[in-house]
Amino acid sequence: MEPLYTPAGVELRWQETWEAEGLYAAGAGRRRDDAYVIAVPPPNVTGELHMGHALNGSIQDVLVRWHRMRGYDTLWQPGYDHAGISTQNVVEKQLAAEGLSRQELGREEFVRRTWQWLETTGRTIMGQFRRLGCSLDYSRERFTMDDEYVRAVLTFFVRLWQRGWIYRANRIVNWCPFHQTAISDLEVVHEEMDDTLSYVRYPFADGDGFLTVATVRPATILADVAVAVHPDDERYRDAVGREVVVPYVERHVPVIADPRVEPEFGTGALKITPGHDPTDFEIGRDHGLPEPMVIGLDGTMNVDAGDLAGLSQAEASERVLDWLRQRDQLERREHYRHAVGTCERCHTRIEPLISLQWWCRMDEPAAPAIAALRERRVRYHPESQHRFAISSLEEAPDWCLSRQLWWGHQLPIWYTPDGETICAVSEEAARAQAGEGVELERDPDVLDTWFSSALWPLATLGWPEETPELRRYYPGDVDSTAREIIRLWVNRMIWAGLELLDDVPFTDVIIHSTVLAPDGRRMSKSLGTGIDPMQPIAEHGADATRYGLLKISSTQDVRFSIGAIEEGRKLANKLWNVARLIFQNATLVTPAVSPRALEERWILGRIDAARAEVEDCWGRFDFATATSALYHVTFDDFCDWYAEAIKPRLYDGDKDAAATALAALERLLVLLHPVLPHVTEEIWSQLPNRRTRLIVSPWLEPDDRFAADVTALERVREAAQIFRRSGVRVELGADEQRIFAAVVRPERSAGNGNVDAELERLRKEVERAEAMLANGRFVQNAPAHVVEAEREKLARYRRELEALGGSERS
RNA sequence: GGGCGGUUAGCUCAGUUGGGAGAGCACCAGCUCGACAAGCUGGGGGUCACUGGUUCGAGCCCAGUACCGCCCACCA
Repeated sequence: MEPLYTPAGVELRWQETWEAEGLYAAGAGRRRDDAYVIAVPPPNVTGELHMGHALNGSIQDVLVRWHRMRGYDTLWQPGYDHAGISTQNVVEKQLAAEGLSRQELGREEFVRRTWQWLETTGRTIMGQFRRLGCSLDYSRERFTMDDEYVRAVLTFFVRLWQRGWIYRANRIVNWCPFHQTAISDLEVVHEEMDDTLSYVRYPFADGDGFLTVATVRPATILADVAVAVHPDDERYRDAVGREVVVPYVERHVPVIADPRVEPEFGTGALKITPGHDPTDFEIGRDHGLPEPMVIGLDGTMNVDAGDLAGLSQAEASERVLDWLRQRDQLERREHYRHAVGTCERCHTRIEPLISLQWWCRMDEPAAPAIAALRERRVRYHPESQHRFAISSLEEAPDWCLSRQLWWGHQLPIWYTPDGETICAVSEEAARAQAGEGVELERDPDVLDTWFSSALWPLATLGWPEETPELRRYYPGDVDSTAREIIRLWVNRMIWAGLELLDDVPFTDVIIHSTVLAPDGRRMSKSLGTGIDPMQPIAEHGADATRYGLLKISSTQDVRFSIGAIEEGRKLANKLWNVARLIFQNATLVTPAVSPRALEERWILGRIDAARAEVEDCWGRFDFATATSALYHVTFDDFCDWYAEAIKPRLYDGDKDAAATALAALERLLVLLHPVLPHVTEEIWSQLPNRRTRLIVSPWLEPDDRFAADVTALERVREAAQIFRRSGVRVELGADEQRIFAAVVRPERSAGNGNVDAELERLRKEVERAEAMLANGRFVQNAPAHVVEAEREKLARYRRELEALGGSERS
């Protein structure tokens, strides 16, 4: 064994071995019948591992490994999301590089190309999860475009159709002119942009005066159908009910009153353009106004824009502004910075426009999910996210399901020549419904990517078939994911599970920390602040990276810190070396828990205490505290105290000490394995009586036999502290003296020799404690255990003072 | 604009019913002995963002202020 632990080779070897031996698979190491199930949030098939994935993988792997060792039948199922827009975007870009468009290729060929691309280039993340040591059951990888999965998606759609929740409607949607599709509100990202606000005069139709309206998009004036003011706005009291003339098109439109107008903004008068603005659309519907559109699906002016047809919006805006200037109807223009909606994939400015789309109602479907959350049948962690999840469901707007894309699940909707709409799981089924010889045309749209994601926990287990997997592993236990997809994904899985199987898909949702760049900004490719997790894995090892990420995962937003990962590497190295010490001195000895000496009983008690603490933390999904506890039990207790204490006996060839040391090391390895799987398995493999791999070895059972000895050793630690600071030796029992001699080595170091400083410190402590206990209000009001603790402290300080030969007052 | 979180040592962060301010890294000093110099031991270093309040006692509870961040959002 080398003195310096080098993770790379060791980690790869174990990753391959574990998977090849089938130890990642569901059922491995199982000793009880309970199942423990986590479905990995399916990453985009086009994506690569980022820091959030790495943290989330570490969290889930700790839980899975812990449960596997506790004997559960664990299923941690991996897979990919087809990522509709995202994937189509990638392939389209590739086509563009070849001078092709998807339209030239045709739908069938485009989809074939996409599959082909996925075969060669996609699906890289699972390899990266393997490198992180994630014990996913890779043999069960699923893809949202697998045949079985597609069937599940269509079945789900038909089910919602039968419930009467799906409808088709002309509504305003977020239209991406680049992708030529509707996208949901949640796929729109707002970006700050510089813009110009134009103040435009709308003359009253009766020729008497005008209203001034502020707009950032003069081209949309052509589609104005009204001007609205706030009902309580005194300035416009007389204007309501009159008509104004829309510039350029010179159409007469009414002035209406609506509370959604913000009197403080601009002039307090809002032009109403239902075809191109979401707020205006709502106002228009409520007032029964027409909904003309002058911007087409490609973002340019359409045929209804008259002589401006075919122009870009910018050109059209200039023409409108010229028209206004000539007639002195352009009051002024001012710089204006505001947030503009853009497509999250291509960052093209979103065009709000009206189009015919398929929708799913959310009010009724969401109700059981809201109830489940209220009743805590599903719990979000932390609690603040639980409240957020409930309010998100309560406020959920109807879901726009259709996308005008080619990559995805095509809607199971067919139209007959006489206008009938048929919803069925397959063309055969649709044909059966339509009757003999009726021509059917399938709706070309595909479903929103998140529609299939909502089914992840069930469809990966074979739903809608009654598979053995579904029976055994549904409902699952935990979902761990990022904050921003609570609404997109987690809430929808809950309602889909309740709708289809009448049960929640999991009981706990972990919303993990967001890992920010070291400077506190978000990690993003565009900002150049991203850090590839494969980098610290290569440099410090997967164990160290897991440890570091878990250690910093305490708050909502954490800054990435390489220092935490380096600490993990230090820990792995320390463990490696202490194992080397024990192995070198324990040849031909088998592990046995037969502690005779105090330090042996102590370390066994300490490891058990750490086990209890760590289990408590993991049970509460507090990974940062658990990590810290593991560090201290390994470094401080096992290495710096226990190993030092037994060294002399090991060197003397004491077989009992060696046997117990091996046993204690074994127990420590078990405890550390979920966080540091590789280095622990590597050391484990060198233990003399190893029967199984550590990954499937039994977890530690509670063992309170040595609990009392944990406190007994504290006396030696106290004595060591006093000696090191002052050079004075405190009276100790025989066993304690032996440990003291081994750990402190008084013959080599005389301590700092600063008796006076130590006396001073202790006198201050005594004074403080005496003052507290002399305070009648403290003694009366403080809880009894606090007062008692104070008395004990006073007694201890007096004892230590006496041991140093000092009195309370100098 | 709304929601959530943060502000504690030079840096990154703990601090669990309110009861003597902590860890890791960095720094200084000593050890440098047959696991490990990626080691051991000790040490210096903090108005716990600010202002008020409750309390015998506040980093912790309450009210407010100021910064920072994340998420969400249809003020043209």
